[in-house]
Amino acid sequence: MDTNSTTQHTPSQPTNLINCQTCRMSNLCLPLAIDAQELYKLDELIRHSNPLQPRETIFSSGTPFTSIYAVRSGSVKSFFIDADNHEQITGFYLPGEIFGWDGIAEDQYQTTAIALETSSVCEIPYDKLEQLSDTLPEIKRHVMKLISREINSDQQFIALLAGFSAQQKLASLILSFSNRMARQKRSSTRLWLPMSRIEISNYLGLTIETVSRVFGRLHKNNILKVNKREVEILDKKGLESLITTSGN
Amino acid sequence: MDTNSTTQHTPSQPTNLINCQTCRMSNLCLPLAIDAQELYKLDELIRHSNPLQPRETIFSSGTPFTSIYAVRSGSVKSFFIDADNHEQITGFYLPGEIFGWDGIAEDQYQTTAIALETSSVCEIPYDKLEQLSDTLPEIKRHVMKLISREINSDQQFIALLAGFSAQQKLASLILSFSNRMARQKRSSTRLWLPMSRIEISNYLGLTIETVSRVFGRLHKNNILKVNKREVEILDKKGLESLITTSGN
DNA sequence: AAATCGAACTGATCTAAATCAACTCGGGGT
DNA sequence: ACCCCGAGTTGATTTAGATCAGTTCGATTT
Repeated sequence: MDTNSTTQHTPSQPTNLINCQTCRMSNLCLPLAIDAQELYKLDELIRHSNPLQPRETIFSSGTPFTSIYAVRSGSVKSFFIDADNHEQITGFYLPGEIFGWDGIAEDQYQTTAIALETSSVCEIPYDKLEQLSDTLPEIKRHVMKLISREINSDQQFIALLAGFSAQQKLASLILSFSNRMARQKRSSTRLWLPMSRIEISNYLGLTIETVSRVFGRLHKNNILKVNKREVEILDKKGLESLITTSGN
Repeated sequence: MDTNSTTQHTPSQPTNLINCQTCRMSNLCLPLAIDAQELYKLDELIRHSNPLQPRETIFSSGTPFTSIYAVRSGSVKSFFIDADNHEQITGFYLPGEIFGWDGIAEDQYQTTAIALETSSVCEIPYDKLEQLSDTLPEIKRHVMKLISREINSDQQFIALLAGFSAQQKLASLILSFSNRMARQKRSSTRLWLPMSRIEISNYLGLTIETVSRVFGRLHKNNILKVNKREVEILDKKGLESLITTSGN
């Protein structure tokens, strides 16, 4: 499109200023597995999109599967719409996290993914990724680990939904966000939740009123400082203890 | 071990009478993707175990990941034990179904898997499967689809746990079993549940009393005929309608 | 055949969370 | 500056499912 910095490996797409080499998230994301001199191969196949508007759709349930996606900035939710038109959120994704694996099985996405806020995502065409993984076994292994990790986190979440109280569910969500913020080298105590109370309650299998009341209680008990979507963790130990002990 | 049928491809392990070529489940399982003349390659790497006793462990949480497993006969449950020693079942597996993917991410199993009844499983060493998938792209693609399918069913289950009533959960479980029996070409209306009420209630995030009462109600309404672990579906349409409509 | 034991069922009561109903707060838009 | 509107909170009441407390049934032991 224009004169760009000198690359000896001419990219096959319009060059842009964004690439894996400089991405702050590359230590969490797919590039993790690859040494620097091969990273350009991955970089060439990834499409770094323009910023997405809040609520903008990344892919829709039922459409042909083409790519997996990594969150570059912002946040994403994925959800089903079931028979009686009820939405069920199945995951929230933060920078460095990868989503879209659900499309592989049936060659079409089973969920819809939308940006929760102004966000950018990297699109990784799956056929290209498959080809690349033929020549780079490290990539292949890393892809398998990422997908297995998705299974693990889904199963952890199943355990949460099946066995935990409202308070335990909410405490787990906050701690999960906190840990994931830490991985991004962002504050793990002062959080800004990208999703509404409706979305939190839907995800956790609760109502907005219950979510609001539990937040209220945690605030009153000086575990959290809660103001709408701003959450500050005041007592991390206390928060953690709520989850393990059948805690009052 | 003994003189066996003539194979031109001498297997590298003690031959046994069980193999993928003759397995009734091969149309559901890994062999699905492979044409007959290459099936022996897969067959060579699979270890067809001796029958497992009820409650026998297949792998334990925390032990090194070596293999994925396919159920050949019987049934298997997988579960976490969380911090406060509470068991949470994450899946039941029937013949033709594959489990153990959770081990890939951390190179050790995150769940424990045990046989629910006298069962046999096929052990598929993962490193061998990786090698084989290098030469047989069909295998590689099929493995990806199987693992993606596990994600899909976990996410469907998340939706079930988060949004559905006790009756809807139980109806879904019964229909899921029914459908999976049908895939095995077994009766989809007369079911024998391999798990106890405790295990059902744990899986669905309910209590045994609730499970028992809902079974009782479905029996009274002539939807099911329930006698302990024997369940007969009398009104499949009715059962299905309980799930979609916010049904009475 | 009596005693034991575990799985499942059923009844009575309780409670965590849902539901129903206001109310507050903080932007936009005109 | 006023009105709206959507997000979030808070209170009162209801309810689905949990908890507590037996009872039944069938298989196993003695």
